[in-house]
Amino acid sequence: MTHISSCLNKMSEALTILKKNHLHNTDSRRAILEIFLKSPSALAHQDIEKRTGDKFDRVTVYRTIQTFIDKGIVHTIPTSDNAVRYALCREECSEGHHHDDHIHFVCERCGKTTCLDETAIPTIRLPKGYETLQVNVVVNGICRECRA
Amino acid sequence: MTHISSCLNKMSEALTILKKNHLHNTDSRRAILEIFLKSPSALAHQDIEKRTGDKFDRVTVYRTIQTFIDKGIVHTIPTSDNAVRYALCREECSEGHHHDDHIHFVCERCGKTTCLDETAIPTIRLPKGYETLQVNVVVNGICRECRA
DNA sequence: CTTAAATTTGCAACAAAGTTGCAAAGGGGA
DNA sequence: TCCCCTTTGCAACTTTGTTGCAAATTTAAG
Repeated sequence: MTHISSCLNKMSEALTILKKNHLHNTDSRRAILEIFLKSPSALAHQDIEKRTGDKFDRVTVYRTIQTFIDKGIVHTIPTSDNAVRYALCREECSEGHHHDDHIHFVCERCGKTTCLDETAIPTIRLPKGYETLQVNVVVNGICRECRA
Repeated sequence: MTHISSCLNKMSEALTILKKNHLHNTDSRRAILEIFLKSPSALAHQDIEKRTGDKFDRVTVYRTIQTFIDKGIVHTIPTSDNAVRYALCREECSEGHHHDDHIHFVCERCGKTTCLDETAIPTIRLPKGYETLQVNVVVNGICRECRA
């Protein structure tokens, strides 16, 4: 793969995702998807608003994120601070059905939230009578970069 | 233990907790603690406001919950919906240091969040370089009551 | 019981976050 | 290109959370 073609591929990755999910190709959706694609860590709503500047209305950002969640393009990461983070889903996610079986890590020092895709969630044995649908694991600690 | 004494004990449980934590015995603190003591499931801020009615100012509720968190009387349960839940800590928690090593369960049907104190959190092996400080596990599913 | 010091509360005003309805603009297939 | 349907921006509003300050309350001491 040449440099140019890889660059073109990258340019259209957002578009590909939109197409695959039967979403209209609009400025806001492409821009916000690009932001997710470029970001190594999960983003809070506020992060996205900051990065889009005043290019789009606040309402549009809300609705775009909601659309992405509904389509299974991004997933939410629970938090204890009323500032849910969002991150891109891997291919296995489809509309209305998230397979979010990896661990999320929140660094206490730099504040970044990352998906540890390699680290699987251990099976959790609940008391009798409980049915598990989804398990969320969020680890707080110090990340690789901050410890180095 | 007679019925009466157990009843009296219950009446003063909130007071005991306040005393133990060197907090002034005020109406709002006692009332909000009672609410927690009586509730089998975790409470969102809104739940508490609803249950206190207009007995206290909104600001007082915010400050009371924050005080309880600071003292280690309640702990927060992360959520994916920007509505953090609060639940009483077990005795092992002390000021500024929570030992919150149990699993939280959120029922998709009744919406209740409960602490599964008996179910310990499995050890999670992170990739090299990451340091773990605290692990949060939230399981979504159907609770015992709703399945019955 | 009264008083004094410190904490806590309520109020008001504000800031931030999220929602809704609707008219105008834009996307994509015929 | 045209038309239908989706999406956007705007305005107005509701909800949620924060801050400063004066008044009320708690606790402890006389």
